Amino acid sequence: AVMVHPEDERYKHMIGKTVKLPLTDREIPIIADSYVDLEFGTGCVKVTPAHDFNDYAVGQRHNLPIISILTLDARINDNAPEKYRGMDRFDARKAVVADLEAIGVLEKTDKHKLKVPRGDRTGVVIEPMLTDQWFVAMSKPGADGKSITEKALDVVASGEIKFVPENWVNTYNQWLNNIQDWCISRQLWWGHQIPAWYGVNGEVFVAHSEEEARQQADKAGYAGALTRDPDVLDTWYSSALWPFSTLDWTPEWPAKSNPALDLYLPSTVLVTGFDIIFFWVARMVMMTKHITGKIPFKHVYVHGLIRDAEGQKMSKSKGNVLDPIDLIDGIGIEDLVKKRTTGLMNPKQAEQIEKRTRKEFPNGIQAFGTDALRFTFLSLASPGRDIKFDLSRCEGYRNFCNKLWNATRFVLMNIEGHDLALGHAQGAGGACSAPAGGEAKLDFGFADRWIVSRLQRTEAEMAKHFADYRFDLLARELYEFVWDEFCDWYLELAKVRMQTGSEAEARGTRRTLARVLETVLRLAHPLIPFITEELWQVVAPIAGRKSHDSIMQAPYPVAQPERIDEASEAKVKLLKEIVYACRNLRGEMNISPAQKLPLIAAGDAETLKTFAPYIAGLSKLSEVRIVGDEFDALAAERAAPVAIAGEFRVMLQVEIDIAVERERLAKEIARLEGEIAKAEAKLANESFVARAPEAVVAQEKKRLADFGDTLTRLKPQLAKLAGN
RNA sequence: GGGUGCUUAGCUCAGUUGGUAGAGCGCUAGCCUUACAAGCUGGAUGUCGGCGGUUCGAACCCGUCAGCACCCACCA
Repeated sequence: AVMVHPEDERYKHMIGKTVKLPLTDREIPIIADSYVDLEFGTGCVKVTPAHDFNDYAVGQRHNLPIISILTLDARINDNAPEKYRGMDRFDARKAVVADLEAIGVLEKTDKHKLKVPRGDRTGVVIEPMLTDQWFVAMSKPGADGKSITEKALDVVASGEIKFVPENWVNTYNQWLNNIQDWCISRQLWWGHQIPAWYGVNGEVFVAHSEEEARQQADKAGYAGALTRDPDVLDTWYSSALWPFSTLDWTPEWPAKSNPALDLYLPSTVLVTGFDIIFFWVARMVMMTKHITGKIPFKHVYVHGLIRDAEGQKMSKSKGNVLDPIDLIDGIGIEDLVKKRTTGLMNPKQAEQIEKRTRKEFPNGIQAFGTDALRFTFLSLASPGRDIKFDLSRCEGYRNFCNKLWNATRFVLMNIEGHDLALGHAQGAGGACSAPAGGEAKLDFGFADRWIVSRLQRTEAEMAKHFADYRFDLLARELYEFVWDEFCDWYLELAKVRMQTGSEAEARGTRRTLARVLETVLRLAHPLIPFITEELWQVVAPIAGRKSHDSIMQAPYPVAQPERIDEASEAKVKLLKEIVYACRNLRGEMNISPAQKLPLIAAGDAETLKTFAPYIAGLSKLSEVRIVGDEFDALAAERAAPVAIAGEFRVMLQVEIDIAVERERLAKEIARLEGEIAKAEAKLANESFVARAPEAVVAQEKKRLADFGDTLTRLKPQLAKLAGN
């Protein structure tokens, strides 16, 4: 047909008439369709439903005949005038233009830019054309009145299948709601051959086997030859069957089943990238639901894609691919360049790739190890986000693995060959069981109870993050527990206790070291499997926990809420504050870490007495002198710098630069006054007090009181210094 | 054209019912302190993309603008 716009005044009177197509004897109709662009060219366009997607749609709307003029090798077929038959499509186009000109009907030719689809491999222009293919009806209601698309939408809408993160449901729904019938036949060699046999007159028999097809043919009264369709199924069709075809599913199911099928249909989680939600996830849901009546899996965990440092998708032609093996084992720059520049589709890119690679990795890539790489990916796996791969993050997590290794060395040094009193029960709340009349075998202190308590919280948090698929938070929880709590604090506290404590105390500490570390290794094992297995093999027997051959078989730690000890946690929190205050003083005063100084401390004497060895050990002090009311006098006399932690006050006994100290105090006072002003303003605001939750107001009041408290202790200090 | 994300310290990123802005790396001062210099201790660093709104209170909720990224495209 020739098509014009229905509102086009130039051609309105011609709609419904026919025109004679030059070069053929065909008469074709003039039709009106708003698809036409009035402004473009003459405003008239020739419609060829057999060879253009848009024209095909127009043809459907207007009931146009569909005349294919191409052969499968892109030559002109017998539907065209004799002259053009057998000609290549490009030659034919030129011939048509020349012939139109020759008979005087060509007005002019214009250059026009358009997008044409090209084959991926050959770069040849693709011509749309109609062929017979097999389709799966996506929207046709089945026996239960629902189409397979509807069923796939239903199981997600009902929550039977959950996406993580949830927003991928939109992508899934969007696609299914706009789905077309699925073309499943492919003209390839590899794949499942389509189970359809054809008779010589176009009869079609779909069957499980040729024998069955034969039977069908006989029944239909066809006795001629049968030829099987040479096409194969779309790879995604075969893949869609994966959830049950891999489990030896048979049509006799559920009468005939097997343990694996019973256990894994549905499976718990499918882990995949978002680029495959349409191709695979949706189709597994459709086919599994349709054929077995069950969902294929309960959760779909959708992770991001790993991109290069600039956020570019990794690809061979860009030469920005990072091979995980190279991050694990390391690779020299020459090998890396070679790897990135061989086997390129376009060898011209080699030079640029080499240049960029040498710039980004002047010394190649160092070896980070499997665990470090794995931990890095976990840490970067925040949901709904692609990963820009950052080598320095990998380095940081490699250091974490190292830290765990070194911490284990320290623990082993202190427990190997020592008595951990493993035969003695630990008892509730960490109390020790003392034999009647004898000395306690084990004595656990507040530090032991604190780290055990923190361990329970960490286990609980990690369990939650596992359940939520928050691997980034999971990794961070472990990292912080191991580094910030266990290594930075508990190991240091343990050193002090093992040196200064009684035999029972030392035993309690060693046992805690061994047991906490052994638990940490099991806790960390799914994240960093190799290093934990290696260390566990040595630690577990000493800790009396070698229950299995491999850490893989050992039970995963489960939090015991009854071992959470708020009192010990509060104690360590206070101790940390005091230690920070001391270290801070040292730092502010520029005191060398090598120099050991006496500390003068005031506050609850009993607490300070307990803390003294720890404060001394962790702040590099020669002694801790506990004083009472004379603190102020001593401070004034020495003009020593004072720091405040809660109700406790500490000062270092050191010659100081008064001007520097005055400045330090003034700075701190100014900061506190700022905070006080902010808190006061907030509390003066009537609507804040009236409308904010009680807890928030109370918290604000406490902050104000604490700041005020500290301020009243610091101010006299400054005044005294000013007096000197 | 339709859709989905993202924008927080120099870099890579957390920040989950709105309530004192965080981590790693980098930077900086000082340390071979008997597990670890791939480490330890101290320090500096942010008008949370712009504007407007809701709220006692906004990185977070709503609107809008800007920039970036990706997906789908006969079908939206």
